[in-house]
Amino acid sequence: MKDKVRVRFAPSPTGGLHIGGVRTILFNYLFAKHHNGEFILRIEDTDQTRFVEGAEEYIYNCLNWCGITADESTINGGEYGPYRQSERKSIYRKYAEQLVKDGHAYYAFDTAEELESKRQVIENFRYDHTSRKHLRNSLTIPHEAAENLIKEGAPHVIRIKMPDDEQVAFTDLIRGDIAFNSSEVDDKVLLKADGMPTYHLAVVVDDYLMKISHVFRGEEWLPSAPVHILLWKYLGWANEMPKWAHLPLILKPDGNGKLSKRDGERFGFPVYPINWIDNASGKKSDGFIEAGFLPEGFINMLAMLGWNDGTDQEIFGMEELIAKFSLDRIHKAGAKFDYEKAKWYNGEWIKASSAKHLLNHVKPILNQKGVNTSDDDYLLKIIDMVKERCVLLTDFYEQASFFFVAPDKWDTNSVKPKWNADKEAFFVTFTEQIKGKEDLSSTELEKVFKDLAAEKKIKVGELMLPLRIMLVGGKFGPGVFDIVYQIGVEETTNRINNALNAFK
RNA sequence: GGCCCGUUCGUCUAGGGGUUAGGACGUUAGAUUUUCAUUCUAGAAACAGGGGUUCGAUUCCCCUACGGGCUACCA
Repeated sequence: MKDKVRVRFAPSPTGGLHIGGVRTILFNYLFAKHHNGEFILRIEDTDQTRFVEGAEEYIYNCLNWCGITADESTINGGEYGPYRQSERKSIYRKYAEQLVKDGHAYYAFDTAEELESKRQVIENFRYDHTSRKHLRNSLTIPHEAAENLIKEGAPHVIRIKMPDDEQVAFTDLIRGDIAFNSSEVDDKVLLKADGMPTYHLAVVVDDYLMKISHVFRGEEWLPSAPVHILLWKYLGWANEMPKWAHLPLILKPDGNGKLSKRDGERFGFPVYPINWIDNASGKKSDGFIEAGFLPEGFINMLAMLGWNDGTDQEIFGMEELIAKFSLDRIHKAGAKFDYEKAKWYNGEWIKASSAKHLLNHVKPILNQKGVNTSDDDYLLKIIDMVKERCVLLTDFYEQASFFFVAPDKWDTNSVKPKWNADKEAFFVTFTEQIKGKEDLSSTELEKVFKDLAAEKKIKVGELMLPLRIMLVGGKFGPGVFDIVYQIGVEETTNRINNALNAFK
């Protein structure tokens, strides 16, 4: 057992970072923090993925938004760096060669095309302990011939030599004891022809060198765990092998497989934390930020997808998650993603947040939609008035914009059927009565309104809705007289007059 | 196909040999709010099936079914 908890996650900068990845990172992070350990980020920039513009920054942005600190210095400043896979090439080569020397790996000269054509012809073809005897590799061709090929620079890969019929057993922190028969696993490529390692080699070498104590990753890695276990053994590091935990997957809402990056479009909800433009297709996917999520709501939702503290509590902040996180409360089964519940978490966080905290999130949304909110004190009051009716931050536009901008469209269908000259006259008189009385409170305004209604013998109920629609445009929003009070008597009068024309 | 992992309301889940199987989302009904939302109250809703073990199984074991993952010079 290592003396200190150290976990790491290796995001690949090509595909963006979708919620499955963020959740894995989150669990790594929570575990590390809970045990006062360290969290390392290693960038999985293989040759074909390294040049995606801005991809690393995107990952940092996502994590920082969530409250997990990550930036360029995380990658460059760590004591076990370099953390970019592309900068560690020679390290991987060295260990791969050592495995060959020790008889646990071999050079294979078959081209990708050759193997592909075999797959076409032979059903379920695998490069394994049986088929390797008939393929072009350093086990089948004479030693010197193989050496010469290497010297001549012939393209080759290094594959692990999986033993025949050996039980490879290990303990998963979430699933318990798991065993595989080595014959069932193929001879995975360790080092590719371009000199880059595959995940299998990289994860073992880096975890050893970076003194990683625990590996948390998605359940999809379970079948290749025996390769990694064997590598730890063959490299002579068995005593320092980290503990393994395979996290349950996040599934599609329709139960049809694991949630993938393209599912956002199909199901109509975000799957990325921040809007992401796919490099290959140029397709833009909205993120949780753009959908109006608070980082707290997002993290809370993600953490509950596969974990709970055993009580009925549903709302957790990051600090509390760190304090209460424990491995034995992670589930074994995958969880279908439920966007409705995700929104509910967010709504709870909006209601629980102070107006001050919400201001920084709400202001840009309003401004972006052309609503001028220069007076922060006023905005703060408005946020407090409407936050309980917002589930997403974007809801603040509909719920708050009429405090700043008069409606130019009215839900006249809700007014016109019962509209008449008496009511019109009522509103004209009402504006005259409140004229210049800017210091009236909302209850006083209400009293003026009701007294006048009584005098004119019109039911108050028949006047409230028209007033609301005049001020707001539709059937929503906080108490009408609170609105009148906030926007002021003069603005109220203007809006009534405008609407009176529209109702004719 | 092979190997591995899994299975409690529609969904996320608690529980765990004896419970009226609990909570949350969603949903339905009602109350409050002279709008909408919030809030509150109530309701419908689950242990995949079959064998064991046991006085007793949703809980432990086995089988089946179903779901998922992997089976690339991707991660």
